[in-house]
Amino acid sequence: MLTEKENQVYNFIIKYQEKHGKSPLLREVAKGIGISSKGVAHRYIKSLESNKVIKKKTYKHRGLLEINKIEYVKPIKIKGFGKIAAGGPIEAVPDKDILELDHIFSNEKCYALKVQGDSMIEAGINNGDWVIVEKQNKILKSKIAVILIDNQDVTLKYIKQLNKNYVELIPANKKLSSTKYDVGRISIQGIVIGQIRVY
Amino acid sequence: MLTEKENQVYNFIIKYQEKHGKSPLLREVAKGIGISSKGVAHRYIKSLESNKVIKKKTYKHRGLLEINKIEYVKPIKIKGFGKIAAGGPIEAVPDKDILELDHIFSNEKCYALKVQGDSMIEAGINNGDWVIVEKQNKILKSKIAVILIDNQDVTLKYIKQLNKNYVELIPANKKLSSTKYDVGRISIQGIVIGQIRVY
DNA sequence: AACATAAAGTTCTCATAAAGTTCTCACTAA
DNA sequence: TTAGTGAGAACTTTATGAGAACTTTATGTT
Repeated sequence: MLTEKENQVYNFIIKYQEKHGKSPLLREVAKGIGISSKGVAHRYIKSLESNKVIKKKTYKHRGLLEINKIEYVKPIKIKGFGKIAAGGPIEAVPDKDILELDHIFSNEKCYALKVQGDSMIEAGINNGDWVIVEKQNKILKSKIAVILIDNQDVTLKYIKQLNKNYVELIPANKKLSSTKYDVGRISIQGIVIGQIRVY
Repeated sequence: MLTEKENQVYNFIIKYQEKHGKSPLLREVAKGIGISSKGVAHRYIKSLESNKVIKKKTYKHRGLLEINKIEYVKPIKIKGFGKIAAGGPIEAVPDKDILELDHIFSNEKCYALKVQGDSMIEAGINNGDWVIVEKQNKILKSKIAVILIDNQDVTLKYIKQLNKNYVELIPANKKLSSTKYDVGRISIQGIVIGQIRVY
């Protein structure tokens, strides 16, 4: 989290770069945020760097502050080289299917959660997997939801509205059983729209 | 269980964060619940923290109160592809866990395949999933390999070297059985290092 | 290319206001 | 009596600013 002044510095740098096509000097940054010490300006910049908001090259003059824009606009498409059969024999026919991940990675409403536990294992969500969640609070049938219980516990379950006052949380694991909750106790944080596993 | 005042403090913090995008100061919290002592506000916040409803960083100004509604799952950032997480009630352990995808998406040796069939379903790989494959041709124990059979069929299996001349391809599906192949007939295309599912 | 010099970046100490923390005392209601 | 609540003083730490002293870069001259 940035402090107010750090934010001021950050915004100044962005604007300066847009306007001049190059990065400001330290004393320009200082003046830009209404102080006189370039040492202080430098301290803010170091802080922004440790917050991974900008990058810079040590001792390099001017252009030395470089915004790390990579993380905001990288297009993510992965070409599929073909379908693979995880079953019997296969057709190694190349397919033009494209793994479209833009939505998942660029949507502001999305965040990722690391799954702990195996209540959804039969839905193919294992312990340690990452799920991509899109914020929303409606009950959608046959969607996996991220549910907050009693403002304390978060869990991943199928959710079903039983009646006006009760919902049922359904795990995808035969060893576990469904649970009924008063709607007042639960709050839907989002639904799972993607999943990533790193071996 | 929270007391009435604790609940009031909690709700104020949530609303403040939603409205201002940052956490309130202690004196703002105090004013928000109709008292004048920031010491008391602090006491409530400590209480909320011990109830695991929020978290905070000691002595840090403002943004220092951070909601922690997550226990079983953690919010994260996806390195190289922008912040996920952020905002809302799920900003718990920021930066603590990072979903590192650079390797998967930037490595020249990697490609993606779409899975057809369910021979690996017990390993959590479902029909329709994408697997990220890293090219390599060695037999690695307990790794899922992409195997080309008779220069025709590609399949996803665990692979085990039986002896000099034979390997065994082992599916992760009780309904299917392992198959033995002459090493001359198979060629390892790569191993699965990641997996993506889009709902 | 080597050198000299100015200018930019870096590091540091000192200082102060404001925010967070801890504490004691006090009141009220179950 | 005890738990919940409130006020506020005293203390600790952070956020911020100034500026001196140092290191490195940029650039012009020889």
